[in-house]
Amino acid sequence: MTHDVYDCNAGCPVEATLALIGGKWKGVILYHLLSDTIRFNELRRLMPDVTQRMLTKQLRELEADGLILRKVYPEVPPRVEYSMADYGLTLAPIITALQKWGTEHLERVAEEA
Amino acid sequence: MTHDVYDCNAGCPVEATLALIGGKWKGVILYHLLSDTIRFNELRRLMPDVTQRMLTKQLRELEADGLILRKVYPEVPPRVEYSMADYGLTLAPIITALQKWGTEHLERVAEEA
DNA sequence: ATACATAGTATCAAAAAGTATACTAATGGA
DNA sequence: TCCATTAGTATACTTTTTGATACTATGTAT
Repeated sequence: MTHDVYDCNAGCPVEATLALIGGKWKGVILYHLLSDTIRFNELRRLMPDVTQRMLTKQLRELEADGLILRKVYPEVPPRVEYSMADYGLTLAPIITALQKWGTEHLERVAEEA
Repeated sequence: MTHDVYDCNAGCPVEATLALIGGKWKGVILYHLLSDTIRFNELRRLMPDVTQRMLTKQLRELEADGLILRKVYPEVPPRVEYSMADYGLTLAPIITALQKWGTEHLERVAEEA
């Protein structure tokens, strides 16, 4: 997590939100889960640069914050599916806006170079 | 900065945006600057828990990314005013959305306790 | 019989981030 | 005359975060 105490006054809700979605790779994870239910190793393939340890950690935090769901199937080899929780879905407009702004930003940066 | 390389594929623009606004306290800084031009020490008073070094660092990064403006007046004692750059203003809807979601989230968390 | 796949955990080391503290200049006020 | 103010910077230190690596279980495929 970027930070988890918010003892400032005004404007702090902004940080409260960022504390939930601003962790390393949480944005992409949420973005992917918005369109699908995804298994752990599928996520790894979608984000090859994220180490397993990190991915697990971020997923568990997102779950602990009630944003995503983790469903374990009692099978071997194990199957664990991640999906958006209802609460996480309330973030959809924000994730989408971040994606849109980011796309334009990356284009702008590319043009500058 | 939380992280500054985005070598994933889809969904990465989300991270690109978060890389700019997700740094420690950047959200609050932007939130405050959305409503006003603010001097350095005024910002410190608005965010007493942020160390001077950190505040300087975040402000410089925001400036380097073109989101805010830094205007130095050649006076003694020094006067430096921070304000939103045009490019930063394009983030206004996102900052506002983060603020709104965060407010509701904090209420929800408070109710749970 | 052996290897691979799944979804992790444990441990240690390394790197990054953040904190505390002291320092600067020139001016205005008590 | 002495102190406070401004907007920082420099240094050293501590804490947190991240990475790399090895390890687990068991069922299916070769």
